[in-house]
Amino acid sequence: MLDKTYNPQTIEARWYEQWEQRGYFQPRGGGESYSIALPPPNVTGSLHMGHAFQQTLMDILIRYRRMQGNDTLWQCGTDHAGIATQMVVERQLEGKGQSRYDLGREQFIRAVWDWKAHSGNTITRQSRRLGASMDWSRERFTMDEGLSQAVQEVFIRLYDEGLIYRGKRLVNWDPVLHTAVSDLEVLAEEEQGHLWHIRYPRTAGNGALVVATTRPETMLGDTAVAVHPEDARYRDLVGGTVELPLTGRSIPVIADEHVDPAFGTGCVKITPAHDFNDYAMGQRHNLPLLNIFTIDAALNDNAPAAYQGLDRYQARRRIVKDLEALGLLEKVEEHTLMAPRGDRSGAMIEPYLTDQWYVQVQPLADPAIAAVARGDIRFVPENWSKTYFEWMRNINDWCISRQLWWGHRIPAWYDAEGNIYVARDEAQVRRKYQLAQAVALTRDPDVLDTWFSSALWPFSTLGWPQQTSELERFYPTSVLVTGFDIIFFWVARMIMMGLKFMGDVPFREVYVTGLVRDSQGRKMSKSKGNILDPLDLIDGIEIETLVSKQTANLMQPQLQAGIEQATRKQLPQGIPAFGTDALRFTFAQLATQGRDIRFDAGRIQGYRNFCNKLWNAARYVLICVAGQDLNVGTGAVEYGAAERWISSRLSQAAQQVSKGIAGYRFDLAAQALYEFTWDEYCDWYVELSKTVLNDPGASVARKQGALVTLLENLEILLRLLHPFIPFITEELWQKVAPLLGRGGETIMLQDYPDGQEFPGDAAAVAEIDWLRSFILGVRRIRAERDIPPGRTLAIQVKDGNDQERQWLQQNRGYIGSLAKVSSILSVTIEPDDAVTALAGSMTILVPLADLINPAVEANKLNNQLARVNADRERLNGKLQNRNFIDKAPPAIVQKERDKLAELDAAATRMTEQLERLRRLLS
RNA sequence: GGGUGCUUAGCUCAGUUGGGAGAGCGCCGCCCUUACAAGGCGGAGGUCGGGGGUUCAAGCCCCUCAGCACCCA
Repeated sequence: MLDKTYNPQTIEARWYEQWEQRGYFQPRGGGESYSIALPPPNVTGSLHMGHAFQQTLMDILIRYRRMQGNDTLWQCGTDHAGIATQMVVERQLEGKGQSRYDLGREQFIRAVWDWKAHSGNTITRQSRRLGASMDWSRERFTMDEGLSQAVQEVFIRLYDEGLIYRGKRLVNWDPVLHTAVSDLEVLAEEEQGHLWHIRYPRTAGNGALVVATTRPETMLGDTAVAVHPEDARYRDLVGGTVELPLTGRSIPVIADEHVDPAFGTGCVKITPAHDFNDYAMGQRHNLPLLNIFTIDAALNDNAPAAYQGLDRYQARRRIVKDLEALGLLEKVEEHTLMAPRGDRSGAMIEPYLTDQWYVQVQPLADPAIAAVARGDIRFVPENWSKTYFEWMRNINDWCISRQLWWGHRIPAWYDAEGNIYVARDEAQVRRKYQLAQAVALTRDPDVLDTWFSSALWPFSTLGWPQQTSELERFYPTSVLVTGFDIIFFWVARMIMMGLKFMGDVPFREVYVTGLVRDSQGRKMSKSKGNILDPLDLIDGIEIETLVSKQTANLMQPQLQAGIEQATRKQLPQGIPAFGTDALRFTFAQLATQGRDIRFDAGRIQGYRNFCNKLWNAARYVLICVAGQDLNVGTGAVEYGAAERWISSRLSQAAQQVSKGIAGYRFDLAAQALYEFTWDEYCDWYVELSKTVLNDPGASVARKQGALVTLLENLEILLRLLHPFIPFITEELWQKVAPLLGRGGETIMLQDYPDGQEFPGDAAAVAEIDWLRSFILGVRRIRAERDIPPGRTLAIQVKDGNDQERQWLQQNRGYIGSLAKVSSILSVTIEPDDAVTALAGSMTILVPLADLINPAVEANKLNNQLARVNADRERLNGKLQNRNFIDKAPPAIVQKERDKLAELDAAATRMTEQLERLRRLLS
């Protein structure tokens, strides 16, 4: 027999390994194909709430389709994450007092592979704990041999077509990592800084122009000062020159419409080599580019000797001091600026002039825009397509080279003259370009942006450039599930590459999930100390362990005390072990359309309780059938209205679930399952069945009917729930299904209920709905009058139509046990001392001579009557409005008429009752 | 500056051709009724951000104002 309390730990431990070992996660070969490519998490990563959330949703889709009989593939793997991984390994070396240069390139790369072998599978282990049914036998890594071939192939083909080129341009330079990064890897953060106003003396005549800058050190690279052409203050100066302090250089004053005359003094210093706007201005005016920084963002030999070698911030202090000494510093203001920082290193990004490789994006973007516009790819929710279009229409060329060691090395070679040759390897270069052996070639040292290989993921994982059967079967994938934060990084680029190299979109639909935030809507981050680890929600964590985890390895140790305090306040007991199923169900419930998701640890408890409820319902059913000979399919079975009702409702719930999943409304699907399980199956049908099963007078066939209904509904319900809560459903199904002769190795591969298991039965639904309102009426009277639950009641009924009288006859047993009613007397005259309720048009009367206070009753009744009268007035007004009668659909008008009639009858009854109470009072 | 959303019960949120304001949690009362106290039964609580318009009818459609959030520059 099942334990009394649901214990996720023991259940969840036993199933996953079996599923995986028996190969249930692999495609089975038959049926329509359905595939999802997992967004490959960084190999350095561990499973955070966002991963857990998205993987849960993907797993629901995959398990659902698998049960429906689709040939299902969930392609998984990890990303080599160039910068992140290189940093992890470099930090390890640092611990040993070494740098990557000590090892050399080859050795270092070997060290990275070593690291991956030992530590690179954290996240895949965690995905398994989540129950994710990915096909691990097909796991890929973006640096795998096959995927690397795909990367090479794409690079070479794009280069040969002229879509990849090498260029010298201003890029985002990370002076800590010594590499270029793409626009997307730069985060603009608001920071408090200063605005320095500096005098540039006029070369001819007296006076000076005052320029305002947030970066005084870059003045050493200035090659002009710009003003707006319409700016009357400076019109005369345009074409002249000013003296650039500290340098002994003179620079021109130019006019350009892009200068904002209202900002600062209206004069802008122009540093074409170290600012993107200035670069563009420099291009327009043919200004020289003067690079004053080294790759570390220290001042180079182009700076005056006094500043050479200084770091940019040291230089800033020196320059400000020197300007002040010269009397050239007009003033300094507080200023809030948007500071560009590298998303990996956190370093201030420096616009820097370098040679880099670029993808010319427009020719790839145009078909990608068209594909979405045509509907070949559908965004869910639909409005994300707007964001996509907006970005794609303003897209810039993509800088794809990185000055790192870990990654796909660019297949390009140079000769002594700097000519470029692109092919798979050096031998092929010589063949392709017919180069003699005597020509010395050196390979480009750079590697490709990690996202370059990620962009190929949907087809490189399936074997491309080989034409494999997997490609044939599973490309395009069915849906991409991802957060909007990587629409630009990844989604758009996959679409471009898929169309270019496969001639078809990489996925039919993109389901964009919200981002998981904390209970107050803040982003989860280490420095806020508000990170919830999904594994902690599953396994539980002691408060002390949690505190030390939140405060370990902080970048800013001064935050420690605050984080500790907040953690202890938020989760004073730590986190109990809720189990995977509860976490998954919570995610499903939270998956509303498009908006950010606030994860409140309190909420998961409710869904753990839900699992417990399901557990106990199964326990009840198993207790009931224990030792019974069910004769499923052979013995005489009689189904009452209650049986037909619950079965009918189950089918409706199944339809709602399928509808929900089809529309990616996991919240609605989960809601339908929750309500059916708890509010209908447990709260009503299980209770109703007890009446029959405990009734010595009930026929064997009736009892069989109840038992079979309990079992069948439960068994179907478990299958319905399985994609959401796979562990508990497998555990219970193994015990329940065999009783119906429906055993099997696993619930995972059973048919998913399609909502046609039972016929809809409107008559049974009407009857049981009425029965429920009857029982609720008695219960309400009982609760309102504080009648002890143990006390049985003798009640009376009055009025009601023929149908209701028949229902009453048929359901006396249920009313007796569920409303604790000992007798029901039909009367035509209402007693004065009765409290009443309504079930349809039937009045329920509970005579309570010794319990009621007529004055209190009259008061309550008066309030009710007032409410009813207010409604009647409103309805009357509506029905007397000719416009409403004429223009509203007849069905609506009739509905309002019926409602009014009902209210009129209720008002009449209440008035009569008030009369009787008044008689009692006088 | 450009773009996209959001504002419904104390909290978190549903509410999909415009026609009865809902759920979970929290709160209040009663109850250890042999599946479940991680439970049962009952209850209170909302001028659907403000204003205007369209309509017989608006939480839902249109306009406008206010507040909040995010993305891009």
